[in-house]
Amino acid sequence: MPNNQFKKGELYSFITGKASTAIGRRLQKNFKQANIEITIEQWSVLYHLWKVDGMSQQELCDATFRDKPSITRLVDNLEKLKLVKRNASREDRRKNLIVLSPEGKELEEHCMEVANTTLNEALQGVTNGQVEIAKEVLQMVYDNLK
Amino acid sequence: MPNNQFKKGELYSFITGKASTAIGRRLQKNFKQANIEITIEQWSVLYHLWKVDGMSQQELCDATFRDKPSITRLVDNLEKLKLVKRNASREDRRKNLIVLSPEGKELEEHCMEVANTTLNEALQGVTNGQVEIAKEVLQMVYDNLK
DNA sequence: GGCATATAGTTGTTTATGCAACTAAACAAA
DNA sequence: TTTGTTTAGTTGCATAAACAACTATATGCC
Repeated sequence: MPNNQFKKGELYSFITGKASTAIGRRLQKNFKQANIEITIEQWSVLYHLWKVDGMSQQELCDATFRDKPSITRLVDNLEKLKLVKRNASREDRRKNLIVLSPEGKELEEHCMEVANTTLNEALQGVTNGQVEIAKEVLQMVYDNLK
Repeated sequence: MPNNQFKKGELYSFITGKASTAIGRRLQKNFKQANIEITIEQWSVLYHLWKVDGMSQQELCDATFRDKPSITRLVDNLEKLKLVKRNASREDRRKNLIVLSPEGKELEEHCMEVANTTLNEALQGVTNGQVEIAKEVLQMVYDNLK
């Protein structure tokens, strides 16, 4: 039975995530304008390290909703940029603990400022009540599919 | 002034589009299970051609929110799969009109069934009223940033 | 007609994703 | 201790995105 909550064009927009694509592009653009030379994917890893430094790659997978090869390569690139370092774990030699360099730590304040600005741009004219419901729906969608 | 509608973790989810990523992955998985051997990006192009066959690449850019190189390569791959064909336009020799092959046309029904099923999976337990508001918010976000 | 500019599309480079196959270390059971 | 299984991470390959530089055609203006 076809779902008729969505007209054809809307179905497309919803499935392809037009809005979140737009937010990502704007964030990337805002980083560039602020002379922050990282990608939003790299930002998404740093974001979690700023909260808890020294996470393992597997923990970063879970936090960022990315698979292991993606994190391997994001960490590769962040290491090239000297923003993080892989430290072998003492307790479990299979694990790499990813720790921020001083340069990586320094980025936090500026990046989070830009992220908040971007979110404010995105949510112009949207009421708190609407945002709450949208967040709920998106969370339910995620829970339904995970 | 920082936006305090979002707690930290929520900000991350919203910006990175956790929900729409999950929908995309599920759609891809459902295509695979249905033995439909295309990517969701290829689907997004076919989707618009099923509505209006013979669009130019530029029109596909606008419809799919992708840039020109992306469409060039998606059309390349769709041509390799023999699902579409580039026809030079008579009126404007700069333009390629992208037309569906019989195989491309055949895919429509099955693909749209799978897309609708996927959307139903995603929206389990979400009321029509909530969906309406979420759609509005996402549209406003898109309009704010485009 | 001739020149500047805009539009349509392609190509090259870097970064990232998804999937499968792989290595190495840890753990569990006999 | 050895054997099998799970977990952590890496590598290879195909597809895709973002950006810049490019070619070719069309158009507007003098």
